[in-house]
Amino acid sequence: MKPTFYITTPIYYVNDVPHIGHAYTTIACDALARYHRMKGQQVFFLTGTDEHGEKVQKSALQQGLAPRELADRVVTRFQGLTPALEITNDDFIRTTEPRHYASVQDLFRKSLGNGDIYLGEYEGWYCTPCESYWTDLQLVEGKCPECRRDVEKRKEPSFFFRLSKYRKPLLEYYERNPRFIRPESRRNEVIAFVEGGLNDLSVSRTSLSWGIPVPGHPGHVIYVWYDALTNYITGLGYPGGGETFDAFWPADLHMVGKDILRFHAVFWPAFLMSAGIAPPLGVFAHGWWTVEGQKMSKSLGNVVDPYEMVATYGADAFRYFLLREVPFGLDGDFSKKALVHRINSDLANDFGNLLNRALGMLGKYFGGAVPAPSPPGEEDLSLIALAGEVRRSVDAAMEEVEFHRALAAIWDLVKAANRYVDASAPWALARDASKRERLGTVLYNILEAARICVLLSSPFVPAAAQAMWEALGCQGEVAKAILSDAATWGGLRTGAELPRSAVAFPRIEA
RNA sequence: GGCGGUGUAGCUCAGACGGUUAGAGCAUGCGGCUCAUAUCCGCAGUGUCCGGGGUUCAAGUCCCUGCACCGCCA
Repeated sequence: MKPTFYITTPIYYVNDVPHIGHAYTTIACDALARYHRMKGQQVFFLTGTDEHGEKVQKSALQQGLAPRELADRVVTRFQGLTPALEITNDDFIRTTEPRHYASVQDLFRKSLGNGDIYLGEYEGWYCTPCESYWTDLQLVEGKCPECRRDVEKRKEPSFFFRLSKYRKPLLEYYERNPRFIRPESRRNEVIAFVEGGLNDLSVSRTSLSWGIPVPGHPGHVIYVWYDALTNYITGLGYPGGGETFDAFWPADLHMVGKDILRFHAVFWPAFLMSAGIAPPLGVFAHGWWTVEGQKMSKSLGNVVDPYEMVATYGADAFRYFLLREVPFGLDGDFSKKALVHRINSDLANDFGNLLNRALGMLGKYFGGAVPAPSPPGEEDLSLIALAGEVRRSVDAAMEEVEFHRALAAIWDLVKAANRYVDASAPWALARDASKRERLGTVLYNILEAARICVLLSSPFVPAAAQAMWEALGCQGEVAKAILSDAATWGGLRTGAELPRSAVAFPRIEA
């Protein structure tokens, strides 16, 4: 196992308002980061904001602020996701920070120095009121897609990145690293795109001022993707990063939405190759959410606000739903009905109730003190064996970034434990004094199965898992537990005094 | 228009190398338990496996073709 794990979210455009899409990407990364920590790896998890560009500049102007002042105000709505969603990022990068300027300029200089960045001329359809260039394809009936006014052909000097040169190196990289782009279907799309030939890429503008200056060329500002993508190395301290950079680069996984896969799977590795830096090891493109069957849009007014979801349902439930409802990588539909159903059925009835019914019996029959188990019988052994299998399934699923499968595997154990309760019927054993020892063993096994479920589920439902962990009399933070040790059967402490009830996931009454 | 993918129970989907009565979850119906957040457990289903050809002793599973939907590119 690799000793380190570096995972990133994209940097979010600070001018946007956080919605379910941002929350989804960040939560997915968080679950992976937490899981890898529990595998004992040293994890670096980076998220942040993209704060340059026209839209920020324009909004700032409208509000009579400097762009940086505006960014300082609105960045908090993204930074606030960390506590709200129980996110455990190790750093938060803002592209307006000095460290990022140094990083981007250094990277740029390297490619400028070796001729991969050269001065040329950018030509496009320009909308003066919007101060934006558009391509032929973007125009709507020959007009600006934003304001519908006339556009004019316009040229400006621009630095270009020699992307065309990297067609072959990229294809070879994809070939040698079949797991670089996931899921598989996306990988095929990217390969087809690159095979079709690559055009050099405009990476600077003179018509823009809110951005990082091109070193040595006043008037030129580095354009969007070159600036934005570089955050992934800035976060590790590039260019002076030393130990941190060496330990964590290349990144294990850049998590992205499917709309920005190409920038990460084509542009980014090419920029890095040019500068003599190793490309990342993985890019995963996840799907999009519709809301109540409809496309999410401001005009429809159906944008899902993560803060509101957390306030209404709690971070655990929201996180669980997003990662359980849909095979990761595919699109899904977010609906209140489906969310409430998942909460009540999976979390409250299956999982929460497993612990609660076990605690109830423990309180009633043993005064709340965990009994010592006797050697397991056959029916016990199959539950114990399943716990081991589930742990392996969860690991395989997480390595493949298949959250839904990991959760389904955990629930196999939850359900098996519930069946074990019914099959062994502790309430019947309790009526027969001669079966007291057996009763103790059964209760121990139920609680121990629950403990392993709690442990494995903690990357997904961290707050509830911690509460359940404590209810089981386990010490410390479940998030700090190491699976190789803690997931071994028998970790439940004999003699521990447990509460008579613990409702980790309240039902939601419709 | 080019390339790729998908089409299996009401819904969401599993179904390496073709081989016995096609599966899971949810939803539906019936039954059981009573420790528990009226929770849990069991049983029962239902399917022209998109249409049409073909290969084969044998095809959701391979080949051809048609249709529908989706993705990427142009």
